[in-house]
Amino acid sequence: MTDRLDRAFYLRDPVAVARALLGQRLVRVDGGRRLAGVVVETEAYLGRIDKAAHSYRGRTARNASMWREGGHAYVYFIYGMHWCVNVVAGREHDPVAVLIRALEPTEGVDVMRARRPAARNDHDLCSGPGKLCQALGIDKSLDGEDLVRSDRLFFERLRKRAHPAREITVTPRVGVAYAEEWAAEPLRFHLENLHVSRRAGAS
DNA sequence: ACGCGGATGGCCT
DNA sequence: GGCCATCCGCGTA
Repeated sequence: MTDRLDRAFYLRDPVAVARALLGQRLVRVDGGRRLAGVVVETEAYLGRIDKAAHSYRGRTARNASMWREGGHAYVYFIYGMHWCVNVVAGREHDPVAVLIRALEPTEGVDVMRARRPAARNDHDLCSGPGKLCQALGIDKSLDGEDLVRSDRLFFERLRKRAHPAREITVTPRVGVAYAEEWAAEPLRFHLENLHVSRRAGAS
């Protein structure tokens, strides 16, 4: 019997949450079906001090979910065609979050394949933040969702404690070259797993 | 195995 | 008007 990650899990700093989410299961219930995968790659965004964070320049209609209490979803639209999903961390009014960058698919893989015709193999189904949202059917309708209470999107606990540090590879975040001194900060975390995003394989 | 550019649209200045 | 926390396919080797 699997239990869901509870509120206390999320009420921590985003680096701790980003590390602890590795190895946990993300579940999307869509059309009565469970679509799920194990988190293998995350990035932490540190809020008002972090030039790479969407919340750096303050609150807008788009990023308002980042100010909610830890355990809510922040879903945004980017490059005119892709959705990306974040897990809000920390306390209410502290706009810090964790971007989910890759999953190892475990349930509903047939549905994911149908939704991701461009994927040449199962390693490409959820190996990027836009890809996993396409595979799981995550879009604006899930922005602001409470992951502790929702029956559409939530995390199930597979591990009681975070992976030991030696099992987690740490690198700079992807796609934030504009963020000056924050671009090189080691805030991307991944397991050595075939399903991590492509730019991950470089190291 | 790279690298590059096009797709495509909402949001902020 | 310009910028994006991206993805994909095509080009060269």
